[in-house]
Amino acid sequence: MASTRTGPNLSRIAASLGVSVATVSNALSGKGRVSAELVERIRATAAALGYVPSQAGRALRTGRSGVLGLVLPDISNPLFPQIAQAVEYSASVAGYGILIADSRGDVGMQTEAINRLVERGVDGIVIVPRRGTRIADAGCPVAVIDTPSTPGNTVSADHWQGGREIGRHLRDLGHRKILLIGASSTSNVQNDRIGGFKSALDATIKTEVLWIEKLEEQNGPGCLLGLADKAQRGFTAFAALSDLHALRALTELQRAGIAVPDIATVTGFDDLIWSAVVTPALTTMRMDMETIAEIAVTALVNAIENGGPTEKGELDEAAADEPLPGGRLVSAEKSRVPMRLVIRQSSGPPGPARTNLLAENS
Amino acid sequence: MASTRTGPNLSRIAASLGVSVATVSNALSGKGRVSAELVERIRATAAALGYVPSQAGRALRTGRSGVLGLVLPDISNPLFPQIAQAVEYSASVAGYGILIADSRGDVGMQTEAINRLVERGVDGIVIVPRRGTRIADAGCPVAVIDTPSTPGNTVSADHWQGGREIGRHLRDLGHRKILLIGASSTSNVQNDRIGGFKSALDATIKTEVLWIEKLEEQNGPGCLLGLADKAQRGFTAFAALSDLHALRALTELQRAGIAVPDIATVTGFDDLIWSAVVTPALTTMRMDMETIAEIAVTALVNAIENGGPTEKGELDEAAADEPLPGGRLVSAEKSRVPMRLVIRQSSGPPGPARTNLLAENS
DNA sequence: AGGCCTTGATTAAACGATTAATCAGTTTTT
DNA sequence: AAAAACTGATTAATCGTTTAATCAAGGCCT
Repeated sequence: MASTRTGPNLSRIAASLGVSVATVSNALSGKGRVSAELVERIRATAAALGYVPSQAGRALRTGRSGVLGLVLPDISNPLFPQIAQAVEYSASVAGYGILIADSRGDVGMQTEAINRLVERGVDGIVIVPRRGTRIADAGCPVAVIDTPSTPGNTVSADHWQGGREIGRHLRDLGHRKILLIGASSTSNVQNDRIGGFKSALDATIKTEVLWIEKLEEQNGPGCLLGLADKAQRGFTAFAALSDLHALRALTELQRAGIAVPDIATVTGFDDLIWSAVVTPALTTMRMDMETIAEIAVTALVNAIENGGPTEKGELDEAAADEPLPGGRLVSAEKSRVPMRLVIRQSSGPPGPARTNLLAENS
Repeated sequence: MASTRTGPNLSRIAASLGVSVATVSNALSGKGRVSAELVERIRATAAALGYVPSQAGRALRTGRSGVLGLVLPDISNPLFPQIAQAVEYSASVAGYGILIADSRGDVGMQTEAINRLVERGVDGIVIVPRRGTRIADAGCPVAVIDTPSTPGNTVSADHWQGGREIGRHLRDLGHRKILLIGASSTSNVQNDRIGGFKSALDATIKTEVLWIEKLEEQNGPGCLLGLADKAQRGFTAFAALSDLHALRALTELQRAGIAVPDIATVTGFDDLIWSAVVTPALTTMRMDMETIAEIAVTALVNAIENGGPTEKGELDEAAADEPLPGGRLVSAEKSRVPMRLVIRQSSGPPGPARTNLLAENS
C-alpha cells in the first residue's frame, strides 16, 4: 500500500485523542458502542489528519479485498468500452474496484487470466466469456455475461428479442430479401440474434446468412464481402449482427455506388461509438449495458456478502447442496435485459429513390 | 481476499513439514538461507497443497499492493481498448495488476477517480489525462501518457512526428488544398498533430482546420460537416486527426457521391479497429501503444521499487530535493515514441478518376 | 584448542484493521 | 438494597506475510 505507508492510521488517531484504537475503529465504522460526542471528535481528527483506511489491513482481517475482476475475451473488442465503463460504474457504486484481465482472444489464456485475478485476491469475477468456452472453477463467485441461451449465463442482453425487433423493423419497412451478416457461426450471441430475427419474418421473406470469417479464410482479411453483387441479386436489406460489420457493409455499398438507405438498407447491432456519426447514421439495436452491469454486479456482491443464490455450473457430478465449493456461478432473478431499437438514417423502405426521414428516437 | 480465505497458508505448510513459517517464506521467496534440499521439499508441498500467497498479508507487511491504477478520461473513447490492453499486458509482465478508473469525461471526476485508486492502495498510477487538466498530487508515483509538449508528460506517441509524416504523405501525393478535421482546439494532442502536419508542407499548400465541436455547437451533434461543399471549393484531401473523424468524413463524402480516394483523399489517426475493414480501408497513423505502455509501466515500477527518477510536476514552490513528497511524476529516458504511417486505400493523388494501388504495408 | 566465520535454521516483532471478550460505572429492575 | 441490565469504553487476539535478530552446530584458521 503506497497509500498509507507513511500516512496516519487508526493508532495515530487514537493516540492523538487519548483513546484506544478499537474505539476509533468502532466510531468510524459505526459498529460498536461509542458516545455520539466522541464519534464526532474522532471523525473530526480523522478528517484533519487525512486518514485513509488501509485496504491491506482491512482485507487481511476481513478476508475481503473489495475488488472484483473483469475478464474480457479481448479488450480490443470495440464493445469493451461500454462494458468496462458500465461494470466499473456499478462496482464503484457498490464500493468495489475493478481489476481487469484480458484473455487476448486466446481460449487458454482465459483460465490463466482468471487465475491471475484470483491470486490478486478478488472477491468475485465478472466474465464475458470467449465464445464456446466453459468457465473453470475460479474459487470465488462468478457472474457470466453472455447470452440467455448459454448455460450458466447470469445476465445479458436479450439478443433473441433484439434480433426479433430489428427483423420486425425490416419486415415492416417492406423488405423481402434480406442478407444477414455475421462473423462466425460458433457465436451463441449471433445465433440468438439470427434466431430472433427470423422469428419476426413471415414465409414470404427470404434470408441468407453471410459469415465473414469463412469468407476471409478464402479471400484474406479485410476482403470485400461482395455486397454489390448481392444487391444486384435482389437483396434490399443488409442486417449486420454487429455495428462493425454494418460499417463494413455500409462503406462497401457506398463505394459501389449503392446509396444507403435509398437503394439498400443497412442495420447493425450494439450501437457502437461511431454508429451515430457516420453518414447515414446507423439504425441499430442498443444493449442496456448499465442495467446488465448493475444486475451482474449486484448478484455478485450479494453472493460475496450474503452467500446469495448460486448454482453449480460446471462440476456436474457434485451434489448441488454441497457446502460452498468456493467457485460458483451466481444467478440473478432477471437474466435477460431487453435491447432497444435505435432508428437512424440507414434504414428505409426498399426500392430506388426513397429517403428515410425518421428522426432518431433518443 | 476470497482467494486464501480457507486455503493453505504459510503456517499450514510449515506445520505439515515440521519447520517454521519463516523458513517456508524464505524458501519460497529465495531470500534467506535455506538448504537446497529443504527448498525443494517446501516447494513440493506448497504446490501439492495448492498454496497461493495472500496478497493482503503481503501488502500489509511490505506496503506494496502490486496493483497499478489506470485513469482514463473516458473509457468509452474508442482508443481506450488499445491503451488498456497494452498497459494491462505490460503490467502483468512486470507482475502488477491493473485497477481501472473512469473519469467519465468530467474534469472534476479525474481527481475523484485518482483518490478512489489511492484509497484502494495502488502502488502507482498511469494517467491518460483529460485534455487541459493538471494532475493533482496523488500520494504515489504517477506516469502520464499525453503528448510530448505537455509539461509533466512521461511518455507518449510523437504526435508531432505523426502529423509530419501524414503531411508529407499528402504533399508527396500532390495535394495542394487540405482540410484538417479535429474535435477541439483545446487538445494538446491534436494541436501537436496539426503543428507537425503543417511543418511538412511548403508554402504553396493551403490548409484549413475544421473543429467539429464548434460546428456541433451550432448544428447539433452528428451534423454534417459540409465536406461536399469543401470539395467543391477545391479541397482534395481531408486529414482527420482521429479515425473517428476520418470515418465520419469518409461516409459523408461517399454519401455525397464523392469517391474516395478517386476524387478525394481521406486520412485518419490512431488506426482504430474499423480502419482496416471499411471500404476503402483508411490510411492512418498508428501509435505504438505496446512500447508506450511498456515505457510508462517500467518507469512507474522503477519509481515504486527503487525510488527511480521523478520530477516534481505540480508543487512548484517546493524544493526539488525535498524528501520524497509521496506523489511524484515519473520520467523516462525515452519520452516520445514514433508513430507509423499505415498506407491503405483511402489516400491517393488528387484529381478525378485515379486509383491508389499501393498495398498496405503491414 | 579456543576463537571466528559460515550455514541452516528459528524466534519474534511488526504491518493496520476488525472484533469478541471484558470491565468499570451507571441506571434500571425486583 | 442487591441483582440485573445497559453504556461506553478498553484489552487482546487475529488475519498471513516478511524480515531483522538470534542461535546452534560444524568447519577453518592460527
